[in-house]
Amino acid sequence: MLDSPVIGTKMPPSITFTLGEHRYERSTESRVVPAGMLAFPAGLGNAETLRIVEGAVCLYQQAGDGGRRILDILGPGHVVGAFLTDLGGCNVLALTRTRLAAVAAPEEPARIAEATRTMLKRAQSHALLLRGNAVSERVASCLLDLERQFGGEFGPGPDDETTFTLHLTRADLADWLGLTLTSVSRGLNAFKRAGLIAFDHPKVITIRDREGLEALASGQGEPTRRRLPQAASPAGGF
Amino acid sequence: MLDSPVIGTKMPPSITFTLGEHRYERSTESRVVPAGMLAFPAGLGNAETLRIVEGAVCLYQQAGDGGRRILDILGPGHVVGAFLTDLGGCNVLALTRTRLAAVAAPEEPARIAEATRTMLKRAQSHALLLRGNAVSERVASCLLDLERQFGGEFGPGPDDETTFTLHLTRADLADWLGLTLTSVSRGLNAFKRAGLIAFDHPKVITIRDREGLEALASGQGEPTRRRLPQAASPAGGF
DNA sequence: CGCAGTCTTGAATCTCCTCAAAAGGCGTGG
DNA sequence: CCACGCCTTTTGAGGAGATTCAAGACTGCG
Repeated sequence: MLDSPVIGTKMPPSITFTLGEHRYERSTESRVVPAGMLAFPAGLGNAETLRIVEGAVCLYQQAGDGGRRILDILGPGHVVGAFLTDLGGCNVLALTRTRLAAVAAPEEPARIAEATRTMLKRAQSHALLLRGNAVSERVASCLLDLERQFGGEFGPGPDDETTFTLHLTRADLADWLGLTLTSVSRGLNAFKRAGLIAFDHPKVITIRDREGLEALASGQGEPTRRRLPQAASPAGGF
Repeated sequence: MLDSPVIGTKMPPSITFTLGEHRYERSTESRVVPAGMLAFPAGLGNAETLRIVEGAVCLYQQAGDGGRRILDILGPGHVVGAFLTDLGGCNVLALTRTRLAAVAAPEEPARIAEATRTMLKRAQSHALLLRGNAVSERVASCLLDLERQFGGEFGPGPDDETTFTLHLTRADLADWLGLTLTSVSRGLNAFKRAGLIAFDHPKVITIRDREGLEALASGQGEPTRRRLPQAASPAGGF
C-alpha cells in the first residue's frame, strides 16, 4: 500500500490513521485519499465540503447489479461534498492519490451553490453529448474535457501538444460515455492512427491535433451517425 | 392566435398587453404565456423567478444549425428563471398555454437553490438514461416522467390508468431522448400494441401498465441492446 | 516467471438510422 | 359543410454503426 508521504514542503503537521484497510491522512488544511478509496467514508466527517487540490475523482452511482454508473470525472479545482452525494445516492471515488482541502465555513454556502451550478452545467453538457453523438464524438469530447482538467500535469510539450494521465480504464471511460469497452478502444486507436492523439502507454495520452478533436466533438466531423432529427416545429404547438 | 381568456374564477385583476405579435397577460400574482412563446422574452422582467402553476415548458438550447436541443420538459411545480437560462444559454419555451407565478422575493434564494438541485438531479438522471439505453427504455422512462408531471390533468381512470396530454410532438420527444422521430413513433406504437399504453389521438396518452413500463425503463425488460460493460474494476486503479 | 487484469483486434449480429411514401389531423377558405 | 394544403404521424425497406462474442497481446505484480 502507499506510504502516504506528505506532498509538498509547506504542509501543516498532519495525522495519519487507518480506517478499514486503508490509511488516510488528514490535517487541518488538507486530506489525502489513496486511489480506489471513497472520498467520504463513514466516520470521516461526512458533512464537510472539500475542494480537489490534486488528483482525480469520479462521481458515480452504484447500480443494483453491482455495476457502476459514472456520472462525472472531476479534477483539481472542483468542489465535492455531501451536497453532491446526497443528491442521487452517489459516491465520490478517488481514481488516483487525491488531495482534498476543506472549504472554510464562512464561504461554504457560496461554494456549494457555485459547485451545484457547475455540476448542473456539466450534467447538461454530458446529456447533450450522449443525446445523439457517435463514438468518435463522445471520445473526442471526453478527451478534450480530460485535457482541460488534467492537462497541466506535465505542461505543454512542443508544438502545443499536451500530455496527461488518463486516470480511468477503458471500461470506466465506456461507462461514462455510454459505450462499450471495445468501442472506446477502437475510437482511441482510430484517433491514434489519424494522428489526432498519441499514446504508447494506454494511460498516458498526448493531444496532437486539438482542433481536429474539437471539430469531431462538436459534430462538425465527417457525417457519422447523426441522430438529430430535422429542425422541430417553429412553435411547438398542439 | 389564442384569445388568452383568464382561466379560473378567482384570478386577480390582470392586464393584457402585446409584445411583438404575441399577447401576454400579467398580474401581480401570475402571468400567462401562450403556446410557442418564450417564458422570458426581453422586456418582461427577465430577472424574475417563476413557478409553473399549470401548463408545460421546455428548456432548450438553440443549436448553431437552427435545430433545438431540448434539455428538459417541466410541468407544474417546477421553478424556472434566469438561474437556469443563464447557465448554458438556454431558453424556456411554453409548449402549451402556461401560467407562471412569481416567486416572492424573501424566499427566492432558497427556491433557486432548491430548483438548481432538482434540475441537477434531473440532468443526471437524463444523462444516465441516454448513457446506454435502448429506444424502448428511453421512451418508457420519459412516459413515466411525463405521467408524473402531467398525470393529474384528468385524474386517474378506471383500473389505475392515467391519461395525460403529450405537449410535445414526436420530433420534440426524439430530440429530448436522443432518438429520431421514426424511432419514437415506432416505440410508442410498439408499446401500444403490447398493451402498455393506449392512445387514439397521438397527443393523448393513457398509461395502462405502469409496472411494465417501469420494468422497461429501469432496463429490467427483455435484454435489449445493453451498452453496459461488465462491472468495472473493484478499485479503479492505475 | 507466471498470473491476473487490461487493452487490442477480428468477425458476425443486431439495433437504430436514413430514405421514402402514405395516412391522419387541423385550420383555412370556398 | 366540404375541399384543400400543411404539418404530423405512421409504416416499410435498406444500410451503416455499435454491440456481442471471442481470442490474442500487453502491462504490472507477486
